[in-house]
Amino acid sequence: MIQEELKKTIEKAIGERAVLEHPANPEHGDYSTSVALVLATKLDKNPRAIAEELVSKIRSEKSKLFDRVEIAGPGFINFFLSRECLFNELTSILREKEKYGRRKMKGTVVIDYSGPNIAKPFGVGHLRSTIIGQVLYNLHAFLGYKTIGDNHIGDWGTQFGKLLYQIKKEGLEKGDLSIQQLEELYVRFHQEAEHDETMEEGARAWFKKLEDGDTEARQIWKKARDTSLKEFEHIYKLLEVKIDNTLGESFYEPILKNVVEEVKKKGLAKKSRGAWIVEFPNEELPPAILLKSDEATNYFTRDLATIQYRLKKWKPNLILYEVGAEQSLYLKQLFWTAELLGWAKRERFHHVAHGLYRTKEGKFSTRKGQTVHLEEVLEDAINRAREIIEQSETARGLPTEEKETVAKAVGIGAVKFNDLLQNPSGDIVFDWDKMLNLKGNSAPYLQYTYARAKSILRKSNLARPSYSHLGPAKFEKEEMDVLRYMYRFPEIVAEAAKLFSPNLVAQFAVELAQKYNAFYNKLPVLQAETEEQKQFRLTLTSSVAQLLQNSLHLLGIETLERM
RNA sequence: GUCCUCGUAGUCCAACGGACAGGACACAGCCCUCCGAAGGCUGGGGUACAGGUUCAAUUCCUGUCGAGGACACCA
Repeated sequence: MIQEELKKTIEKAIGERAVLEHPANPEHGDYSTSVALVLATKLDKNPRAIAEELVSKIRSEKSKLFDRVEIAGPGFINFFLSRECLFNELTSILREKEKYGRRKMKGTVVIDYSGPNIAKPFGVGHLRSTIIGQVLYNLHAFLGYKTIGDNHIGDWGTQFGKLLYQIKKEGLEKGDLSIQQLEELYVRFHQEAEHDETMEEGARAWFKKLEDGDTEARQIWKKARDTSLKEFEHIYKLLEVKIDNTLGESFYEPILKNVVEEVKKKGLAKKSRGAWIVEFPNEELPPAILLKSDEATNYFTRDLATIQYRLKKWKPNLILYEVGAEQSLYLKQLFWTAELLGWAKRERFHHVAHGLYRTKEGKFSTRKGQTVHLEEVLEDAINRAREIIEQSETARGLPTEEKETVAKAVGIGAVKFNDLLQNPSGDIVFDWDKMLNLKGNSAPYLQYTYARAKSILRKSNLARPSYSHLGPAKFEKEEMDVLRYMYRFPEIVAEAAKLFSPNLVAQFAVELAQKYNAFYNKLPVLQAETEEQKQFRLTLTSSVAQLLQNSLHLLGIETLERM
């Protein structure tokens, strides 16, 4: 990574820690450091004078990375990467291809994501966790971590009590229930429970029966679970998401008792209002319920068991929970408890909190039946892509089968990208037009840029671009803009993983595409004036295509050779 | 009530404490005798408010106002 090399070189020269960043204005160089400003304050000296001093030290290092160092503004030191350095990076991209930007980080990361609840259709609400989680997975794997994905399915708990209660009430225990029917039952339960306070208790009683092994309850539960899992498979296939493990909550049922015993034995459990709770003496955290007053478990019990299992099985350095922000407090309690139990420092857990898809009025509520079904969204996206294909000059002529492939990649890509472009932490207003946007800051924009680049490469008859020379004597501005951006990919990827921010990668891809499109529009490649220029532009085109592909691949979005 | 997020152009989003706050949508104008116009170029407009820390604040701290969320037997 250029950034690291440069940083080492500078720090060696000046004997100080220096932070490097990319100036917003390209006239300020490729990297910049404000170390002189910081030192000036510390030493109470003139920042420009310090900068002069540092620059002369840096120049004596004679690094090949940069060929110009300048002092600008109040005392920034700006570095301009050398043509050699930029070109070397270009060749690295073409040589390493899909591996460009990889690292060999040590450690194991478990990522808990997606986690839909059975007996409910997959709503847009679970979309965020699924795709953000998948990208976090991709990023960590790419950087060399041993990465384990775990789909913590919500297949246990009082919600099934509710379902069982309603099924019994309506006398539906014999038949096969579809996912839609299951959802309707759940909605009806909540509607009716508003007027009937005994229902909640009835639901708890049914869950208790389920947990105690009641045969009928188990049978109904199992059927509902199978139906749901089949439905999830369908969605994951559409989204092209594969999660290593699907260990639902019910998986931990056998060890729940031991976990509860351990918590009690370590003196952390306390009886309160009939329930067993865990208190947090050192924190301003409210207590968490370990066992309900009817001795049935709840999600806290099961999440503790999950932690115990994961620590033992995978010995992870980090467990990431890609879960909605509304669970922040709860997860804090959970992590604290794991630490109080002596299982692991709470720093080994991290909650990647995402905001919700919301309507303009507020939050979607499954209970009120306002769920937007993800499948409908995806279908709609694909349909919309199909319409655009029919209007497109190029895609219109594709064979029917390929059109379908394109429609799917474009539609699904658009939905995913709409989410991934944004920082996970904020809410996303659910807006069909924006979500299915096929232009601007979007996946189709990137896919289109990629397809055009590939088209040029196909026409060039150049199986392998030559990159043995440093290109033409003088680069055009548009060429430089691309060249001076591509090398950042490795640091962007590392940063995105570190900050759990897929949007950095998405943002990178958009900017790269924008720069390439400007280049594409202004400068001919195949009809370049000189052969040398043509070779260089092909090399550039090839590298951009490679990086777009790498970025989209990390984001879980398909690239297309033609569209 | 307590705690946690968050307030950036008409709308949706960016910006490790750094140099004139970026992009997309929408709007107006321009560019296909030339590699794919799902593209490019040009234009107008923005940091909720008040203090503080700092050489430097959209970013950190305090307060006000506004939005959302969480706070015991749902997950």
